[in-house]
Order: sequence, then structure tokens, then C-alpha cells
Amino acid sequence: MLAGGAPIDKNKDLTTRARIRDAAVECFGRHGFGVTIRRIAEHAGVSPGLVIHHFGSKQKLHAACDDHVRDVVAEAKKQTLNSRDRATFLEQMAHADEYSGLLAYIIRSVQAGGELGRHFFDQMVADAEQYLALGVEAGTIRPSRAPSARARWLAASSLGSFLLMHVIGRTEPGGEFPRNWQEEYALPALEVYTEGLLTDRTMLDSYLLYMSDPEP
Amino acid sequence: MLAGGAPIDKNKDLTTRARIRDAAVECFGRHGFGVTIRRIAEHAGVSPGLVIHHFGSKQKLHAACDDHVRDVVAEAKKQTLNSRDRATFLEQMAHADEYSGLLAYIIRSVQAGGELGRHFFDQMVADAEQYLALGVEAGTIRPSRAPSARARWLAASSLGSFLLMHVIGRTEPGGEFPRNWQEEYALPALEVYTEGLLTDRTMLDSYLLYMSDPEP
DNA sequence: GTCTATATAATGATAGAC
DNA sequence: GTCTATCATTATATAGAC
Repeated sequence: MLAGGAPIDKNKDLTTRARIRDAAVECFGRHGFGVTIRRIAEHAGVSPGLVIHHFGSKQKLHAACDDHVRDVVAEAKKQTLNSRDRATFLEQMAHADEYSGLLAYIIRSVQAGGELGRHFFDQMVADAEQYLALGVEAGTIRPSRAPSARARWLAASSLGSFLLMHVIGRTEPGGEFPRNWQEEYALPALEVYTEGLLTDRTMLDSYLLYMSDPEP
Repeated sequence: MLAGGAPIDKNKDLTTRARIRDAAVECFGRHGFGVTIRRIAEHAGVSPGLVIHHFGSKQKLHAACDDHVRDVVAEAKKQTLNSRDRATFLEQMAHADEYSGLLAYIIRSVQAGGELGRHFFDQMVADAEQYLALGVEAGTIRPSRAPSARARWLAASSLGSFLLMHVIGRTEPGGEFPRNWQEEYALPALEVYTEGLLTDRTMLDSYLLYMSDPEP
């Protein structure tokens, strides 16, 4: 659960524009950005024309959804600042049912290469770098010769495998996501992160040697 | 370069059906599966009607492309059986220009959650498991408490980050892919794989303890 | 086998009544 | 603000000439 996160009251005291926007976020997240305006309108309980009336075009509706999701996530993160485990914000959202719709939308945005997805990835990289630096300072994380690159690599591996499991792990759009995902991967991840994968240092050392002197 | 891989002669002694199919593979890979039949036909130098005449529908054309790519990849892998570094087949393809079109198609299939993408991922997992087992036997790879899960986790991280970089790392569909990708990530990957990420074993040990006795 | 012309369906967006 | 009706565009797929 997200610490301190206020539950989202569904369809309570919302303007029609906000209800349409929320319906769009859910439809986009569930079926992808190819979903029709008619379907969004149906899900919001309004006519297709009203959707356009409020947002002008499908593209502007998409942009409005991006803005809203970005704001909600930023607010949620603010409320978890005092909580530990900021690096696993992704997994926290995955378990908080109130945010499952938002997470689906973000994943769709990453999948489609949208602006919000890019922004979310950049945020993850920045968070990872800060979190890793704190760990190094505290003595729990090993120092790196390239801290920024390591943060970026870890974030890409984490978000990338998450995206892959979502994209490949279900047959029907909107299907269920394997809940035992992190259970299955907790052990191998912990193994590699504590014991490594290779038995000796020859590959790393020869790489470092090559980088320090390109002509052997 | 792929060892022993014969170069693909473009537009040489191909039936019209094959030329259309190759054009479709390239268009699907470059612009995604939403690309129109008109565009594919234009790229193949034929009329849109002829595309349908040969394949019946867009869906069947898609399926035919999947089959063809799967066959070509299987053949290419057969020819690299005697080569080392089978686990990095993905990176090998990325550097072999003759296969760049195929790789783009595969990435698109993974991105779209297509059947071919799923098959490709399963293949990667199987290859990784076999390759890791050989490494363990040879003493270069550390043994794991869950070899299958580790292979799946490594494959998901590898293919997932690869997908993420492709999907997020370019603004325009068909844009250029960052060539310094593996250069940037070689060092942090080698670091983590040889030295690990955590300084002590408490997280791993407590996880193992928890799994052996769920009620503390 | 290949093309042109067209049927059919779906979608984003508009116009105007209420 | 909201709806119904409709337009204009686009895409798949068909039909038939050559």
C-alpha cells in the first residue's frame, strides 16, 4: 500500500469533464490508445459528441489524460517521501488497487513511446540514482565506477522487464496480469544482486583494461 | 556479424508474393502493424488489390510475415550453433545490418504482444537456461537456487530493456536507434554481474529464511 | 497475375436542436 | 451542457476488366 495515500473516491463530486477524462484514462490503459472515442463516451455514460465538445479532439484528450496522470503520480510520490523503499515505487503502485488504472495507463504510454512514458522513465532513473547514492553512502550498496550509467541500466532493466511482462504476459488486451510475477523473480534478483552472476573478474578486468588503453 | 550467415540478396529471383511479403515485413517493422496496405503495396511496387489477392486479408499477411521471420531466424540460429556467444544472439542481430529489418519486425511484434514476440521471448529463455547451465558446469557462472527462474529473469531484463530503449529512445517511428546503447551499459552490467549490487547477504538470507519457514 | 474502380465499414469531427 | 444526426476521411476488402 502507498503510505498516506488517500483513496480515490470514484465518480464522486466530479464534473462531467473530469468523469470523461477518468473514463478515457481507464479505456486507454485497458485497450491502448487506439480505442475509439465512442467507446470512451459509452464508458463515461455520455455521447461521443460531448467528448469532443469538452476536449476538442482525441489528441487533446490524450494530452489531458497525460497531464492528469502525471499530476496524480507526482502527488502520490510526494506523500510517500517520508516512506522508505522509494526505488520500488513501481511495485508499490502495482499492489495498490486504487492506482492500478493509472499504472495501466502509464504502461500503455511507455509501450506506445509516448511523452508521459518517457517522463516516467526519466523519473525512475533519477530516483534510482539518488536511492543508489544514499545506499552507497550508508554502506549497503556497492559503489560503482559509473553511477549514472548503473542507475540508468537498473531502471531500464526494471521498467523494461515490467513492460515486457505486461505486454507479453496476456493474450487479450485488458487481460489479467500474473500476480506471482515478483514472487517468481525475487529469488534470482536477490541472488544476482548479492552474489553476482560470474565466478571470476576476468571479463570486468579486461573491459576496464581495454577502456583505459584502447590499443593493446 | 553472424558467423556463416549468407547475405540476403534483395529482390533477386523472388516471386511477387515474396516481394510483397518482404515489403510488408519491412513496413511493419518500420512503422508498426497499423501501417496501411496501401503503403505496403506502394513499397512493393504493386497495387493494393494485389496484396489482398495474394494473402486474402491484412491479418493473413501479418501471419505470413510472422511465419517467414520465424523461419529465417531459426535458419540463422542453426548456422550460428557452432559459434560461441549464443546468449547474445539479440545483440548479434542488432549489429548485422542484413538482419536489421528482421530485428525491427521482431521488436514490433514483442511491443504489440504478438504471437511471434511471445515465441521469441520463450526461445530466449530456453537459450539462456541452456547457456547458463553450460556456464555453471564450466565453472564460469555461479550456480543458482532456481536456475529456470534466473534464466527467465535475465531474459526478461535483457529483452525488456532492449524493447524499452527501442520504444522510448526515438521520437519518430522508424527513427535511428542509439548506437552507443551497449557501450553505455557494458560497464554497469559487468559490475553487477561480477561484484553484485549489495554489500551484505542479509536481504537474501532473510528471504531464504522466510521461504523455508513462512511463519517466523 | 495484375490493375482500376468501387462497395462497405469504421472513425474523428462538425452542426444544430433542445 | 448535452444530445442526435450527419459529414468527411480513411481503410479493408471485393468485382470485374485486361
